[in-house]
Amino acid sequence: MTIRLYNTLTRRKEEFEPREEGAVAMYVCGPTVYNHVHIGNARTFLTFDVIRRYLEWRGFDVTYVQNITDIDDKIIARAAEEGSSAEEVARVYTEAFLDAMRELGVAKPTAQPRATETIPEMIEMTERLIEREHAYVVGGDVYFSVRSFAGYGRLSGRDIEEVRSGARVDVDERKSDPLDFALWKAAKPGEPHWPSPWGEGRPGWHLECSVMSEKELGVSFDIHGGASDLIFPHHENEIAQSEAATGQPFARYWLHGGLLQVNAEKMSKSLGNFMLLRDVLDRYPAPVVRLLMLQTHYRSPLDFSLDRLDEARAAYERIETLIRNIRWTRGTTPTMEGRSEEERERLTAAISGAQDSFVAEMDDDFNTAGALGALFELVRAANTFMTASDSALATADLVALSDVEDVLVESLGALGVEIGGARQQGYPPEVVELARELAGYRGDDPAGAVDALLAARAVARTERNWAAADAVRDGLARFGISVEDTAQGARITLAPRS
RNA sequence: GGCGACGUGGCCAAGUGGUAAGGCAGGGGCCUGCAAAGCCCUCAUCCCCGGUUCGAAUCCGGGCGUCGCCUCCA
Repeated sequence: MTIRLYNTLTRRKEEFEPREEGAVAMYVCGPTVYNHVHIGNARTFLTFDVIRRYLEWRGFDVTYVQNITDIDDKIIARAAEEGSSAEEVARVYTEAFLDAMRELGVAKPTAQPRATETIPEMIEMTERLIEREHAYVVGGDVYFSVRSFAGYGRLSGRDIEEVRSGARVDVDERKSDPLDFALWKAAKPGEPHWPSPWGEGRPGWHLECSVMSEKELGVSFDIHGGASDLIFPHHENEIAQSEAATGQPFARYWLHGGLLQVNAEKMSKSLGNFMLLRDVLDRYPAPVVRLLMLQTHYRSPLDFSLDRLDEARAAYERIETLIRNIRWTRGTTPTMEGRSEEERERLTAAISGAQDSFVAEMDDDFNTAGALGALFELVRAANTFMTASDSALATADLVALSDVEDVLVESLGALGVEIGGARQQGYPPEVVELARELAGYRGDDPAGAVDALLAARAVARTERNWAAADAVRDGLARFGISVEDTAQGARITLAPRS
């Protein structure tokens, strides 16, 4: 089965055929580090992290490159505001970005070049463009001549004449055409600058992606990603620069993620309606944030809110509870009879059905929402299986349930959603006191105390002494330990965290 | 004004020609000493109008509405 993906360049879903069999070269536009990334920025990085992980899971050898723009107008402006230097601003927010990505569970790119470390290559490409008469020097600036590149506008579906008439840009008199954009900017006083054949200056924003992708991935690499607001002009300009400089096609598949919205409006720093990723992660674990994002197709807009995060948390817990229950069941004593052959077969069919659907959905332009749906269907099948009768499970039943667990953990893992992680921080020491009080416990071991409490509760229940039984359950609940009665005995669960 | 995307149950969201996945929430029931977890039932004909077709949420035309890009933007 092949993977199909939607290519912005052709506006169609296409079969994915990497230039080199079994390997994928992809480039994703990274952040400009002038502020903390917000949850909208995070969505894009998450989207491409999932695509990357899935491709790897499908057996591709993925080279994943993401730049960090650490020199730019906005960084300079921010430095002026903070009374700091551009270098310092870039350093602080680069660190913050890397931390946030780590916390979100975004896998490290194969290469993560920074603009300020790629200056010589950018100068080199600019020289190539001047040489090929696609760029010209005015004063200390160098501009790309848009009209010199025939394919301009193909990605964004724009006509050069219309771009021009609709332009709201201030026309820079030094450009020979308003459409042209800067490859190299002469430094103004007090700005960071690097030496170049055209004097001291700094690179234009669009240039770095062309240069870095060529350096790390070569020409005509496989996938170029970014959010949809980068299609024009950023990606259009990248194509123009690279193809004009090399004479070769730039990237083969262009993938663009939908924007995150708040109250049906784009989340952006300029609108001020943003929420920082770090603040969201303070309140919700990374897998929950990821699950929320993955419940919507990556190309669609996604309206973000705390309520929706709560919903995602409930959905996450549904899967987590199942996994916990399966693991607990494995510790029970198997019987000979267990579930019927028919029930077991039904579960086995549900497992392979879920696996097949998961792959089919993901292969179809990374339909994570559909893929998650398939996993939730498996969750239901497993729950049904476990509660089909009161009798204990047979060894074969436990094996089938372990398969369910494996499929869920592995499939979610392919999407970078961690689940079922160890959660053993031990019982709080206070349970010893509770056990002394309610169960006549004499030791000082918390685990032993819990055992004593459960034993006391079991006795109380057979004696129909509900007050005593509930005292144990309520007492443990105060320490975040829940007690659930099942046909196979009491199942205790330690609440997450403290 | 130009280009593009979208409009599916209370909320969110898959599905893009064969009769509506999944999640969350609500109602009813089962299980339970009570609970928890879970299961079952229940809750849509897919913005509107017209057309193509044996058949359309799915294709075409028109309308209404929302969003994005056209300026830095993930």
